[in-house]
Amino acid sequence: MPKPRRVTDTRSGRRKPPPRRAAADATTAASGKAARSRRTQARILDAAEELFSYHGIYGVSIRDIADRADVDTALLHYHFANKDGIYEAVLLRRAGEINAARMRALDDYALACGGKPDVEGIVRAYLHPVFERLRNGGRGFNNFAALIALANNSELWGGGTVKEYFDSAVQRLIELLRLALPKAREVDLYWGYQFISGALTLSYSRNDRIEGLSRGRCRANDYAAIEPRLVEWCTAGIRAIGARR
Amino acid sequence: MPKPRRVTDTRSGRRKPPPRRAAADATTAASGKAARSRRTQARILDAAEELFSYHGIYGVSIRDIADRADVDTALLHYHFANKDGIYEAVLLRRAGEINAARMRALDDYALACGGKPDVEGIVRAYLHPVFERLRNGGRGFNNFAALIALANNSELWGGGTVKEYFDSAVQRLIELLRLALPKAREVDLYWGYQFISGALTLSYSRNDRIEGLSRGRCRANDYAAIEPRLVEWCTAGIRAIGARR
DNA sequence: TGGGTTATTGATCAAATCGTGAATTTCGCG
DNA sequence: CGCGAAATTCACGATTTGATCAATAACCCA
Repeated sequence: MPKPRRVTDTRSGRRKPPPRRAAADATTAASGKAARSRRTQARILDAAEELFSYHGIYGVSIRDIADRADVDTALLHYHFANKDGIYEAVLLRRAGEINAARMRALDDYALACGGKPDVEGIVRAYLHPVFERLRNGGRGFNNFAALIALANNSELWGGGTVKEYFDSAVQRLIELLRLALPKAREVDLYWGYQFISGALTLSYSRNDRIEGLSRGRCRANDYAAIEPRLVEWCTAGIRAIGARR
Repeated sequence: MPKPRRVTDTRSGRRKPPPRRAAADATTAASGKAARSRRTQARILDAAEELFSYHGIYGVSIRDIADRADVDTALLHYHFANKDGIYEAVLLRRAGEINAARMRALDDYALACGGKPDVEGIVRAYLHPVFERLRNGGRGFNNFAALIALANNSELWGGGTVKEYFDSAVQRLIELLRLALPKAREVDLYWGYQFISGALTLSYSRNDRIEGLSRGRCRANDYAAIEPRLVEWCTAGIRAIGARR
């Protein structure tokens, strides 16, 4: 049985602290030692991200990651101390960015609507950043999303602390919903968010089931089909649930 | 990296085929060798179910299960051949029952409504069996549900074949929705089911996040609060999505 | 009561896994 | 060039893991 996983623990026992500067141009083909190092770190994280998203943390060995990134296993320890460190780095690499994008989208909408937000606009603003990245963010983002889906449906899976990276945008979402539905009860809005989260999460998880169920009529990662429907779905749901007495 | 997992594979290389008769009175305190054997098998499956639901398959070792069930590891191999066999048995033990209960509930409603089903009644019938068991099915069912939530958000996790155990009730659900919403498009109903599934799944997964987000106002496993809200949510969502043109 | 079958344990193996420390390469820079 | 530091590889040890096989305990029935 694995030790309980506390992501965002202070990086425990790494001997030589590597630079870990902000990975600004990790993808650019800049030369130089630091740039090269950052590129290999990114390659390692890409490999880990993909493998974790398919098999979960405990289903992937450090060797698996090293093989796929085409480096020695010791290098993973050098850069990330241990497996938990890799997992943590995988999550942190993208968590902040997506949350910030959501914040921006919500703030933009809050401004654009002139103080009178409506449910559909809020939901759309909240959901769009993810779908945009699912479509155009490259395979890396899709792997990340699938990993989040996994983590989201189980505690102790990088659960606890990492999810808090998404909390601020959620609170902003609910704040706007309060404005749009002043009569709605607090708890109902939170439950509403829970349902949004569930449906959204399943949408980008690794789950083909709908393809078989619909006999091929729906394709699991047809995000162009999912996004508008999910917006309508959540809008109607929130309005209904917000009208509870 | 684990071998790809095909649950419901023919039980591969067990040497001595144990009886495996229908575990009718597994919980009863019946005496006799067979009954005792069935009880220990149940103890093993209970332990595996709980551990798997927290840590996932690869996060639990055969030893962990044996320790918790208070038997020798060799006994697990004797009864279930290997780890995959245990995982398979854990899922199969309850999958059929819950699907059957859903079928019954849907059929009952189909009769009761006199050929004129409405969305809310259908959704309620589909959802109720799970919530009833979540509340009164004992801790075992809750563990099972959390495990399903894990499996549902990742393929290769006992994904493929086991999920098909739930398919017939889903098809029946959609069939009834077609009656209730004759103008709705086929694909929209399937996407609707996908959203239902996502929200429901998250509801019984191991995910406390809503407690922190709502600052304690919502409790993650307050199924009495969740069920009616989820029914309203899904009803409104399906109606909205079914009205697409 | 005792022999035969089933259930269960004890001891152990080979492979895989995480992690470490020393060696080696790569690079920046004087 | 050549020195020093960072990045990367190599070789290896301790532990865990899934699995097997023989030995024992529990039970049933003749």
